[in-house]
Amino acid sequence: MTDSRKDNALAFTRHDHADCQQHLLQTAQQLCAKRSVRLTPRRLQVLEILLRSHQPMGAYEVLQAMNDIEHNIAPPIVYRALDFLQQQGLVHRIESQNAFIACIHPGHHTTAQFLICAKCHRVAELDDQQLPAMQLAQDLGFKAEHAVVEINGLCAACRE
Amino acid sequence: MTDSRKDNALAFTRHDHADCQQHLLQTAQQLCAKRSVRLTPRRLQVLEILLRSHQPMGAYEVLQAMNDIEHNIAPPIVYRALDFLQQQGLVHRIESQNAFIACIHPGHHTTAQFLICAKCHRVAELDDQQLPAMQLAQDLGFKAEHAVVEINGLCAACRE
DNA sequence: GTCATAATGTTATTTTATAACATTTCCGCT
DNA sequence: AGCGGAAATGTTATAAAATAACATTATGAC
Repeated sequence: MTDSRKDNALAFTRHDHADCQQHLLQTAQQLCAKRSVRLTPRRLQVLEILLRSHQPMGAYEVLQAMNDIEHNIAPPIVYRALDFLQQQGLVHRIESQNAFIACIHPGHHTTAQFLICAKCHRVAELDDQQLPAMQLAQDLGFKAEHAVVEINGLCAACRE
Repeated sequence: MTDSRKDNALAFTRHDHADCQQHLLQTAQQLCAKRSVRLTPRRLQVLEILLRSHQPMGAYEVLQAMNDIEHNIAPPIVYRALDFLQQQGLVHRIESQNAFIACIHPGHHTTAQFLICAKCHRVAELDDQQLPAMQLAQDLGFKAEHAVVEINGLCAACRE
């Protein structure tokens, strides 16, 4: 198995989550600084909440997490932060679940592809996979902008 | 360009829609008969509505179309028919749009892949494309059940 | 025909997302 | 420092999408 495949497997294995959280937060800060966009406290808060989760979270779950600390947070606050984070490629939307997950490869602008476990609800983000449909799209004169690839099934641990 | 590629291009070209509607309805009837499942009037009605559309329709749009004929149709009626049609592979859900579209290759149980034009909102359904992420999934011990592939962009006609 | 099951109909509610507008914060500029 | 416009956040209300729970009707096996 190649290195990239090992890396891809990470999301379904135990590892030091606190470490990767810290690292990803730092990367996010750097990326936003480089792009001269503002990773404000609110946006950072939402990103942190998503990073703490091993699973995609619904917008209202994020909202709930925010309300646990500070009351009366309203939906637009969450949705706006999520919009920003998505634009910056720091968060992905899982379309088939109306949910959001922190990106584990921020900065890589390739199309994300996900393996979603129906049992434990963990998600593995695959990086840099080819998508033959892209080539076909181009042959048909279709200009692809954004691809959604979500594979639902059972992860190795949950198959037993 | 191979035959299958020509076929894939169909959704973005003009053709005799009435004919393909009829043909697909017939195929649906046959499939359901073979499987001993009931394509009831309600389910048929929903399928017909979707077949008439060149674009994915939201559940409430379908509902609206039904209410134009008969009043007081409630959402569960539509959702249940859509559920059935999806189970039978006669209708696909476009996850990134919370919308539904009639399948143009019913009976082929491969994972559907879509090219979605952001301007004209037409959708091309690609058949039988490989998905390398599937192989990777398998290598990771992940058992894939259902894949969502939706490529958003601009179709040839709308690029001009 | 009777009965169990499947399908449909009905009412109410939940979940997800956005519109519209008010207020505050940030940042370049003088 | 202070002004002014833009960006971000806060607030209120509502729209859009989906489902829960239960009542009624149709279907097909016996």
